[in-house]
Amino acid sequence: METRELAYFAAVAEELHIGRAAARLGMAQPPLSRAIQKLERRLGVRLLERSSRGVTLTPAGEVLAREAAKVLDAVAAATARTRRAGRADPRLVVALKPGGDGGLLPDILAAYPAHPDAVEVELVLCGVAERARLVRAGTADVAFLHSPYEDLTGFGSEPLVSEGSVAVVPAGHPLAGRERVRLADLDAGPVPRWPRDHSEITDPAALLQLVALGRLVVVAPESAGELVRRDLVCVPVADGPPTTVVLAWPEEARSRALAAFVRTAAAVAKGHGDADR
Amino acid sequence: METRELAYFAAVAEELHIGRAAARLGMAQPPLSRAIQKLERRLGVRLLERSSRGVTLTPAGEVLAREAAKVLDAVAAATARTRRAGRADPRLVVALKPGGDGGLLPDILAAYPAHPDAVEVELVLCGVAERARLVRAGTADVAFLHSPYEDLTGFGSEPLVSEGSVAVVPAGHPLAGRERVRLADLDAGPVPRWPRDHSEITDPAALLQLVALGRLVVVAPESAGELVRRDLVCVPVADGPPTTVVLAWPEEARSRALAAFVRTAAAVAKGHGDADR
DNA sequence: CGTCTCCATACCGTCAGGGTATGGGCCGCG
DNA sequence: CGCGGCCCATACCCTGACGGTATGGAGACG
Repeated sequence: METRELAYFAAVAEELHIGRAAARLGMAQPPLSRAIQKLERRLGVRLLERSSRGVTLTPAGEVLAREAAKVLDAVAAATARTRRAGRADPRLVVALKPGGDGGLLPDILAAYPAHPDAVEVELVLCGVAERARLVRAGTADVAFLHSPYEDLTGFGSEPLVSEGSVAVVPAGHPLAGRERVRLADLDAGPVPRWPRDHSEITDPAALLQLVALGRLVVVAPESAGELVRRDLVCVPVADGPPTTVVLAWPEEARSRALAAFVRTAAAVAKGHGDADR
Repeated sequence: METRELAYFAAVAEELHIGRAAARLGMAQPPLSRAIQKLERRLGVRLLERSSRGVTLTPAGEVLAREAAKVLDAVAAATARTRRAGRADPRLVVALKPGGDGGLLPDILAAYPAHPDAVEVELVLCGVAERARLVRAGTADVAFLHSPYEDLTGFGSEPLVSEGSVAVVPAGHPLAGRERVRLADLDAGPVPRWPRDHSEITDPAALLQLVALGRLVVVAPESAGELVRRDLVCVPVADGPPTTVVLAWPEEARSRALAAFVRTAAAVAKGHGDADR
């Protein structure tokens, strides 16, 4: 099975329409039809149920769609990792979202170069959903993720720091002066609470704008509270979900530079934890 | 990058000799040379260091060799899983080595069909190293593995039962009559102890033959002791490593039939544990 | 019942990939 | 020091796989 065929099938499985899939692949419809038929013949399995309204996946087709996605991911990762390994200067690419490092990154970056296996560190700031994807795709070596909000399957990981939650409210909000609040206090008001409600919004600026307008209350990890606008106030949430900042890398990674980074980060986190006590 | 090219590169990376790799691939040397060059051009990276004695891998080549193996595994798994999903009768393929089920399998097989998501179960009896490979390759859906002896990375897993170790010795052995022994007792004798020594031997019959000849002492999980020949004796090892029989499946598996099997197995294991108390 | 939509088939051209022949560098040996 | 052998690269040719265009046929819908 060639990757080209798998990419074809993946497109068809997404579009459920051979013509549209062909257009997306930049090719004509007949060769795509034939390519899928050929796949079916070679596998000895029907993958598509054809009708005059489009196509649907058979159970085997569903399986192949999932497997094909994995293969294509692996191929993309192979390309990216090989390219990066071929660059003259070895680098460690670290993906994080702004404020997503639990405040540890400055100390980590300061301590890391002292390690004998250390290499240049490149930081990639990206959105929430991007980070895990970059690591899976081989574009980044390691990412700061938030457990349990993000899926760690397929990653090796090292928990760094745990922290509580704060509620972000406008400065004039009735709860703004409180020492701490409970989730029930937030829900007593008329305003929806993110991420329970409207979790489809992921842009921080947009979220905070809604908070400033009094249309939303946001519950977020403490460290994210450092980044909010001056017209907003953070109040600790007593029963808020605890969040752990974890370092995550591809499970099979064997790079010494990466291992050194993880160990440095763990040591720095331990130091911070001790200092907090 | 096509899978064909990755297979080519994988062969070259293993042989470190383009001519031999070509022979193994059933093709002539020049097209293989060109295929690798093309890969290098497309990736913009040198993969091989050529000399008149053969080739060696550059660092980028090492990376690609690992990544290519992963891709090829994923492709093989995709083929196997799709083919199996296309078969008329859905089946759950369970891989285990003889005696590797901790004695739970009969009860699991008895209880499983009652579950609404249950399907036919096919058992594949195989060697020690085979089991994990079969699951990774998509030939089996789930395997009984022994933790911590086997690598569970990339697998979802459910621990079933833990058990102690026994030493397997000939009937006439000085320790054969003891109630229990310690590892130090075994090492006091002149005979090497498996798996610490000679762990390259994996065939059970061969191992037991060596035990019978007084050339080896084997430390194994209790349940494996059921299977030894009548001329051998099992003595509990007080400080032997505890072994856990775990059920392992591909992390991303989503089949209902598999989930039902795992849940049934966990329930049966819990029942056994209670009964033991 | 006509028409539209969508997939399959027929037929054709092109180029990628594989084969054979041969060249060129490096090493080892006489 | 020169010769031969080993191994990879280049040159050249050919086949067939893959993609394109044209068209057929089956089901859905008005």
